[in-house]
Amino acid sequence: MKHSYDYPRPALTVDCVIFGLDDSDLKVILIERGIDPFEGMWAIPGGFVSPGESIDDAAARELREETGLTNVYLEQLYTFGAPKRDPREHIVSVAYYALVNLTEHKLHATTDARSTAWFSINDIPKLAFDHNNIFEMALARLKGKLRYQPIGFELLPRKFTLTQLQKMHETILEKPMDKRNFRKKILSFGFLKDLNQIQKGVAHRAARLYSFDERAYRRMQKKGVHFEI
Amino acid sequence: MKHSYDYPRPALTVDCVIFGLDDSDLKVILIERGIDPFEGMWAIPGGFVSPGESIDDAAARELREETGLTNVYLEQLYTFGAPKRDPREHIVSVAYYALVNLTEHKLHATTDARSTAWFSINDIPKLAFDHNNIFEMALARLKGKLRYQPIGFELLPRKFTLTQLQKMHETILEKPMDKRNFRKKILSFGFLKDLNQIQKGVAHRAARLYSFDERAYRRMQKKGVHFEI
DNA sequence: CCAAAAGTGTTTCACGTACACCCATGC
DNA sequence: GCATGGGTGTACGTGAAACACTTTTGG
Repeated sequence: MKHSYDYPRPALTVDCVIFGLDDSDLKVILIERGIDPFEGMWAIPGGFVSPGESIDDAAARELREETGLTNVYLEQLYTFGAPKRDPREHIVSVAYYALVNLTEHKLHATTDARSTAWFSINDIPKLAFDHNNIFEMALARLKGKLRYQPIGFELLPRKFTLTQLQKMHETILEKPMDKRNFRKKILSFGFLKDLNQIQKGVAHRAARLYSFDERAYRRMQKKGVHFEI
Repeated sequence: MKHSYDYPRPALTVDCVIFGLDDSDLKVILIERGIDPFEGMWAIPGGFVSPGESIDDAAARELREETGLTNVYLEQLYTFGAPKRDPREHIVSVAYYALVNLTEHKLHATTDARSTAWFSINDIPKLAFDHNNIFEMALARLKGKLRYQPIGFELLPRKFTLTQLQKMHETILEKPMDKRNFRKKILSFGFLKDLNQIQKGVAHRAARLYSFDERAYRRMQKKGVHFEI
């Protein structure tokens, strides 16, 4: 069945850069393309937007299909609309990025024939389409936003230690931080809840566990307090 | 003539929030709609994207049609894709915002039948579609970015005084600043070029004129210096 | 000479940064 | 008892913020 319109339209897709933190290594999901164009190359997961489906929903659907996850952090990144970005025809793509926590969720093995894999962000191959651009922009956004928005917690387990939190910042921002200063600062914001629990099964002194207190964060926000690490 | 595709597609438009600074008053261009839906209401200028036209070009075209201007600051803002945002059908809109300098450019009187007007941002009526959302997001982006990116100069004449620069910041950020501290800080960055010229025809002591030195700014950027007002 | 805006330094306080040692636990 | 990471305080310097008067010019 054909679908007809009075004027021609570009096609519309969403692409979703899915970040995960795996024991202090930042990774993204890539998919090996099984069909032309760019058959055999790796690409960021994505798909077409259906009329009647919001683009946010389309991105969430894409994420669910790749990971089985719902309710994860998902944010629109940028829209890529150069006419030649897809060799077949003009396809405009709205890119999103997602932050998932690899340690708590067992991810689906992908069910269809395509092969899917996590790649360390330091080891990204040449990708199909303009997907290297999309990836670079997603990473830049993550780095930029991490410093003044509490999005990093999305990459960690719900209960985490201050050392895990610091390692995450160091990994993503690619610079070492001073342990005492980091703790002083992050605790001073008041949005970390001390759970009065400690790690179990570690071969050294067990660390205290914290969680992100969204309530407290919102209260801080409303007072107009500017948080920055 | 009809255009047919194997799968249905949402339509794609660009909308362009055009900001101008008029003697310390921040304004945007709105257009009165002549046709349904929302006939008679004000809206942000926009139009459909043709296949083969990049979305950036479509936004630039829209801007040119409304103002006659090219080569002005234009940045992609966000893509709005809720299926019900247009009552007719699913229309996805990529929003942009532009910064133009009202004092140097005489703007076209609009040539077609639609009426076009500058509205002060403190006096925006209820707009068609979800355009109030788009406007609010554009304003928030402008406010946020002004503090750490040299975009404010786009709103001023090429040669400006430090007082004009300060007033612009005060207007957009909606808070008063200390004259001495402002000057000390902005000059310390080193990206303002003292033109060794002074104002003419003012009924008081004439101020020195400066221009934004993009070269110097890029040099500063490359050294990794973080600028913030 | 008066009105109006330009231009200019110093003090104070908060916060960022640098830095080293003892503690608890499992093996 | 030893290896491993957890946890803590202080001194110093930089930069933000507060603050008022003199200068220049046109009318």
